[in-house]
Amino acid sequence: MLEISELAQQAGLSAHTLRYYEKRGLIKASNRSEAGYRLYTDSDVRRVRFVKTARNAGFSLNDIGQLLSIRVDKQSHSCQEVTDITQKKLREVNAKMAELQSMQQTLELLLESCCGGPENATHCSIMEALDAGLSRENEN
Amino acid sequence: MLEISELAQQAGLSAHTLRYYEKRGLIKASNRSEAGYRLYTDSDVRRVRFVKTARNAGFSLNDIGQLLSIRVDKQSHSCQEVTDITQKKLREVNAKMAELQSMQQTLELLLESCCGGPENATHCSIMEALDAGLSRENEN
DNA sequence: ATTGACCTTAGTGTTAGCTCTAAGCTTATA
DNA sequence: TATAAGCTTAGAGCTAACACTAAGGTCAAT
Repeated sequence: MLEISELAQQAGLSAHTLRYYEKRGLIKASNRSEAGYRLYTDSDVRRVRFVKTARNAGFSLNDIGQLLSIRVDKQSHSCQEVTDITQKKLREVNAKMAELQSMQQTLELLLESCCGGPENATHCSIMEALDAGLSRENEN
Repeated sequence: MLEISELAQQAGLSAHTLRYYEKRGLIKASNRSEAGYRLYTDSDVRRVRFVKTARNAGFSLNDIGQLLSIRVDKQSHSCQEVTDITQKKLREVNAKMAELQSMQQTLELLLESCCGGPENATHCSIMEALDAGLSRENEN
């Protein structure tokens, strides 16, 4: 039985965050001490680890809520449900990546074009490019 | 002279967003009609385009505030200031990309390992992997 | 016995960038 | 002339994932 800060330590989360997850309905301490302190069982700890791992994989807390409800009753859910959630997340990640890649490219282009020196910015090519709308690429 | 929704249309932003940018101090309409309607000059329009383009490049509204203050007095600022802001943003974008790439990899791995079929999730390898902490890779 | 570190709750604040609402003018169209 | 669409403002709400606060109880060590 771990207290909250022991679990926090072990899981790499703060006690704040664990209470927050509890408020969100993701986790809970199976027991309480006489004084009302949260006491976590091994099973609780595994559940928290699941949440942490899923967070690292990029799942939102809502996604994780779904995954957890599958987890507690695997019999009633299919692998397909799980892959659906995972694929949706992968698509989101890919979309974000594409956005960031476009930004990256733009920023690199801007940096290449500018001297970056101590002279004043009157003819700064970054400023000019932003003024010109990046020569009308990158329309959103 | 454009009214707000005309400018919004042209810039690909909503009228709401333009008012919000004004509240943030980024833009402003040089004139008002008798009824108090915002009227934007060509110069205003160029400034808005600058903001939009910088947003597309990934700059935050705070960054853009800085860039704009350079823009209105280029004499007093150096190219280096501009490249500094740009490089900082590029570093942020690169960091985010690395994070996303790690997620992407994890998610792809998860998907490869799972059948994704209609059978129940009792032995779903995605669930198992999340339980096991991704075999202790990806520690954050 | 008294620090000091920990725990409890409910509730507010933070960040970023919008997005919407209400209440009331104004302008264009039918 | 009426009705709808558009404009104004201040201010609240939204999303995500926490972080922090206050006011108080608890626990281990000195």
